[in-house]
Amino acid sequence: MPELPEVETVVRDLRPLLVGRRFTSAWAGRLALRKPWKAAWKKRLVGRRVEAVRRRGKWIVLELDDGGRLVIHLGMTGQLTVTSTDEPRKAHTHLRFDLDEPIRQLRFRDVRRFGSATLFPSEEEVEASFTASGLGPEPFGLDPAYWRQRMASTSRCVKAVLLDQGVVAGVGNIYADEALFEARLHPSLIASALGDEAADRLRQAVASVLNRAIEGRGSTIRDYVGGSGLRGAFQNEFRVYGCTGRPCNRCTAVIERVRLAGRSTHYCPQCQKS
DNA sequence: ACAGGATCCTGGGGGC
DNA sequence: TGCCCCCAGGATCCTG
Repeated sequence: MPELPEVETVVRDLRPLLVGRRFTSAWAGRLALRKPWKAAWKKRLVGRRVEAVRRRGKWIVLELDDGGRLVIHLGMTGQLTVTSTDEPRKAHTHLRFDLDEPIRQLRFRDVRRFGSATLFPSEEEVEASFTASGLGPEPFGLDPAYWRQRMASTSRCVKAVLLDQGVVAGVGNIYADEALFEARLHPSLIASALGDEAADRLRQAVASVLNRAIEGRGSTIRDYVGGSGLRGAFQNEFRVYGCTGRPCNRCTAVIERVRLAGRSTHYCPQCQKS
């Protein structure tokens, strides 16, 4: 689902709706998400006030006034929204938190249940968890030397490297393909074979594509909605993702699709030389 | 150590 | 209409 631009959009939408609000009740459904919801978390959440909402990679972090952190991942089909309390409950809603004035509800809905919501007792524990999982740096303002070094030191194809959250946090299948198109690099190129110039181009393309996608409020293929339920618009700007069989709008060659790193990969055979 | 594949889920769409 | 197969914005565990 949601990659960095979608998660960033959710965070920006939720911030004004959540910061300063207090949880007055918490409800969790029975079906397990990727990480099970612990019953004890309800008690610790009720009465807490949200002090900040932020993003790290594809993770959403709600900072609570007791130092606790509610950390949410949207998986493939997750939706985190603030709605009015009397809004009809949609199927596959797994978490609901009532908010104080104005009276509203924070809801987490996830059809495929690849998402997760975890309550950490402190900021330190969140950081330790991110570190333990090897979460890499944010894609904006990346150190060029770091990036070149990561490219030079792996035998994987560039597509696989872009999807590795340990190399750079937040890129997923859509924006990996779009960034490779922008950098005019074939997705199956071996990363260590990139020269410095190509590596720099890719680093800049990643940031550029992600920033433009944020401006478009992310991409809605099917399930994704922002924090207030609105769809994204960047799917209309795709140059290669989901464009298989259509002419490249740069050179008119037909966009192709292959499977790489276990994921569908779209590219222009003319613009992106192997 | 590292790279690639399988796995967790549900639902939509295409072909027959 | 129904069935079967493939596909999907991701992360993690297992294998070779």
